Amino acid sequence: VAVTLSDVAQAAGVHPGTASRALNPATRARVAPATARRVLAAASRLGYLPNSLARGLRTRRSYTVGILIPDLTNPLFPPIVRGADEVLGPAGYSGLVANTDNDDTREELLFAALRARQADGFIVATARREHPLLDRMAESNVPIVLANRATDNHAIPAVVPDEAAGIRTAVSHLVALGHRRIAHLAGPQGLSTGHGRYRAYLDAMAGQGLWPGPVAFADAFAEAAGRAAGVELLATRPRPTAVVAGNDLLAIGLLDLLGGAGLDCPGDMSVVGFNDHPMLSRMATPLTTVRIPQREIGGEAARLLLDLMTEPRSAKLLLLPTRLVERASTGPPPAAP
Amino acid sequence: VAVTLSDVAQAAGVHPGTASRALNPATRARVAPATARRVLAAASRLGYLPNSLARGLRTRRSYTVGILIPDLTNPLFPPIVRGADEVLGPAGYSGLVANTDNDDTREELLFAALRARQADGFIVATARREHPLLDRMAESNVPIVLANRATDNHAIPAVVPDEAAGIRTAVSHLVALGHRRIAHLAGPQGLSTGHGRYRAYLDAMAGQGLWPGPVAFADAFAEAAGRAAGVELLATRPRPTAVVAGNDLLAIGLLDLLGGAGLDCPGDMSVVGFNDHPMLSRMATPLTTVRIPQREIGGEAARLLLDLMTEPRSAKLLLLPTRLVERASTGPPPAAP
DNA sequence: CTGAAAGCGCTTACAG
DNA sequence: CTGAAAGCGCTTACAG
Repeated sequence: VAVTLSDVAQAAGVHPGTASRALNPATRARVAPATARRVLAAASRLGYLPNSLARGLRTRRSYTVGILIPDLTNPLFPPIVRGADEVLGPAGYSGLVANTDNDDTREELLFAALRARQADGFIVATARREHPLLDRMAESNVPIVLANRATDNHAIPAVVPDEAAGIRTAVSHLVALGHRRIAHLAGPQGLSTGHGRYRAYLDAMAGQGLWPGPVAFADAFAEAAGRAAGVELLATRPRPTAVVAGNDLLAIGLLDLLGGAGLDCPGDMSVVGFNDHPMLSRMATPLTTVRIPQREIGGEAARLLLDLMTEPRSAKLLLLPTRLVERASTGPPPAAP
Repeated sequence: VAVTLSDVAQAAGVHPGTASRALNPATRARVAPATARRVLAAASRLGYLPNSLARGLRTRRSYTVGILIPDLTNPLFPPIVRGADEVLGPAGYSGLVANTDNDDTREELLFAALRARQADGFIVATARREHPLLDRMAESNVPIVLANRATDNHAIPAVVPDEAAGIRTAVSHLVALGHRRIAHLAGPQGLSTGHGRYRAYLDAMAGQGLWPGPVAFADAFAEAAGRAAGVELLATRPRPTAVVAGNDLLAIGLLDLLGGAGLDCPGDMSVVGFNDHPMLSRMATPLTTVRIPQREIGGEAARLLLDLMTEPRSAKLLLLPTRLVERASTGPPPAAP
């Protein structure tokens, strides 16, 4: 039913090999201009679409890239996926997205399925700081680039937000507003994002000549975890006047807590998030946050991967700039009692 | 470098054909149990992964499904994609997502690319009521199922929310609160969602024995379009006491307008949205809305497509139930002046 | 510049 | 129950 290369060759009165050379821009020069024209004409007349399965089998390239993310439904990831797609597409590649749901077994299965599909490389946004599966993959020389999160050993190239700079601007902003007792609502320490922001908080406080305030550790980047860990922060005396949260969902959980305790944000406590989750500006208390360039993270990861697939190079870490977005959840600290 | 079927066959001491039959559950019965065991053992020992390009070339099935959406970054679509993935995955299929950005040329290109990749079928969430490209595709016998939006001619099977029922519950809710002058902020009439909800609004008002209120038409499902069209509604005298919006973004645009005009929601005007966009419950005015089962839409579309690919059947329309989510943007109408 | 041929890794009638 | 062979639709050395 579908028209094949042979059909085109026949229509143009040439051998399939010649038709193949004429159709491929890279080899077109090796064929007589007039012949090439005839082949191209026949191809477009017949509506020829090269069968990429056959091509891939022959060339050992599927022009497919596996994209592993925890969950497409988490708004952090779609822009990363689109960013990747925007550079993969024009290069002739398609991204095949797989959701791991943070499940190791599932991740392993999805990896295998993607390898069976002959994926030429992988963009992985599911990395933990220690990630045996990824280490194994990297050792087996499959091209991989990490997005948004890195591993500790830096054996795999990664494109991540500049957590340190982001947290630094958040802390500076709070200090400029007059805050001194600044706490941290930290994310999961098994992730480079959670841990990196925690380290960055410590550094930023030191850089300001301040003692770090209380730190509470949430066990997930989620609202419920933010509430659970947030209670510790609210119980501390003297109470911190500001909190830098590991991400927006943690900050939102904390905001819930403040509401429940009859505390005002930012009147009693300022809160800053991280990532710039959609719709933040529409919240009851619009959240000040650190925006990360999600699309660029995906795009740069794809670019790096494309590089990697043509000529293997050593791992590198790409830090992308962040930007403080000031909204209504930060203000001057309450007057001393 | 990769281990092939021949490697497995050799390791098991059988012919590749036999190894193939042993490995495929559907043909396994045709091989001696002991032989099958030996082949399976060899395969798992060698870490054999069948090359799906080769298999696809031979069987003329890529086990790939193209998923066309306007934009992954619009939170309406990720749950649909995941829902589809959850039924495609276990069936051995992968979904290849393509973003059209509502651009016809781009859509045509993406379709062609997906066909070149030998996609076995398509799930399409980009349908307009009149959609020549889709009509052509359908005529060429490619299995297609529409998700969330349908075409007018019903020539292609579709899985969509039950707009009529959804709008009916929204109108009933407002009537129960005491509203009579209920307006509609309609979405684009070129889409089944925009048009269907408009028709449903008219029907629901009639069903309540009410004259339809003013209707304003937005030219996109976006906040700015909601603001633009919303001004007409606010200018109407007597002013409507409630507005049913074509979707949440239009409702949010209208909310902006109310704020700007010093009007209170729901004190001066009640507003209800459609879809149940994420984070609505956290808004300054938590929006009452009609929730659609996004995941199920994707899942059912995938199921329908799987059916369609095994045995062609006639087009059908699947309506999925919606549910009113009452929040703070609806209340009793203001006392008559 | 072009043709003839081999081969990528599978599956599947066809024999036996 | 198993083997031998053909063939899916391409690409690419190899001749000429």
